[in-house]
Amino acid sequence: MTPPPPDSALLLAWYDRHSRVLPWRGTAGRPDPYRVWLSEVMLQQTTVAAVGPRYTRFLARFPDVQALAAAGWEEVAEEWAGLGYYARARNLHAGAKALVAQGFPSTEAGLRAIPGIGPYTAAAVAAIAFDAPVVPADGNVERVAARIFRVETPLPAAKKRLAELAQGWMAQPAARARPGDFAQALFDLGATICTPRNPACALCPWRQGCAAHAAGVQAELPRKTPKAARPTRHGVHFLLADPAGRILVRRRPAKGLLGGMLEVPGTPWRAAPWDPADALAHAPLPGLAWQPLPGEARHGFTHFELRMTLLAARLPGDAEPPGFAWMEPASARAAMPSVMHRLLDLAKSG
DNA sequence: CAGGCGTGGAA
DNA sequence: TTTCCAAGCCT
Repeated sequence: MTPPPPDSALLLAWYDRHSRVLPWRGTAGRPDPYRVWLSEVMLQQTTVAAVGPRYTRFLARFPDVQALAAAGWEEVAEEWAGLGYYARARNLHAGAKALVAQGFPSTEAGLRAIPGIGPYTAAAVAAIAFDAPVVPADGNVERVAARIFRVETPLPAAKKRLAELAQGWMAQPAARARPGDFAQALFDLGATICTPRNPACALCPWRQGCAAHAAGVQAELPRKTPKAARPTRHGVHFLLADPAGRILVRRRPAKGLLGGMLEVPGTPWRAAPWDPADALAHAPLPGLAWQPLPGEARHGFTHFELRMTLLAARLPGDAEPPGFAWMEPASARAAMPSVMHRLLDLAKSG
């Protein structure tokens, strides 16, 4: 037996009773496109729990797109520090300048031209902020579609097919009447009912139309092609304090890993462990009495595992080497990505 | 297409 | 402790 097609009205009725209360969901009326855009970018590969307080804080500092466009990169970087995927912050800043110059596009195609807005975010902003009849296909929607239609092809190969199947729901009048709510209903369904592990099918408004549930294979879908193991890399970092207790910091190159963010100076991160003499060649100043601190800081990146050790020294004078800056430890920490917190914590305990 | 690109919480 | 993964994008 082929299950009947899932009814968008059933999902919307469920959403009207069970929608999550989230900071970026207004109470009534059409949401502010800037806020929708900001929330969607922050939520890229980032949990709702992590985004919540950061979204509110970001909005307090940059209340509208003009404020964000007028800000300097250092402010934006400080505000984004700890959220990860820092290209998002660089694109958001560049995008704000473009939006102030040209206005806020209301179509998928127009949004797609803004840096950092890909197929998903363009569809999400178009649907939520402008009620465009599109179904944004994020991880939640892909999972729901894979189960409803029992798609056995593994991700990411199945992405295109799953997006097409999800878009098919927009043919129903109930979905078409409320595209933004329909998209968010799918997110909530995926996040609270149709979860990756142990889906709560008994509570699902779409259970009757779910091919995976009918076959009892919901927990196995969507299939995913396995990822490669993460290699280990090693680094040695240099914590230098001046007589006032400030620490020496450096801004990383604008692109690439942690691009544009502040760091504690160090060696490159490489596969082979460093021996002390080689590492010392990368010290910010020559001829200092570096003291190794006990312990090792570890941090997991998406594609490698990092192990760092820390050398500490105190500078007698007040020289500032070119390309570096002195900062109060608390200010430096607040503006640094989490991987640098691990190093600073090493100094605290040592 | 595959890989680079962060982080913290859950199992 | 390790693995997985969360409203992806860019090259």
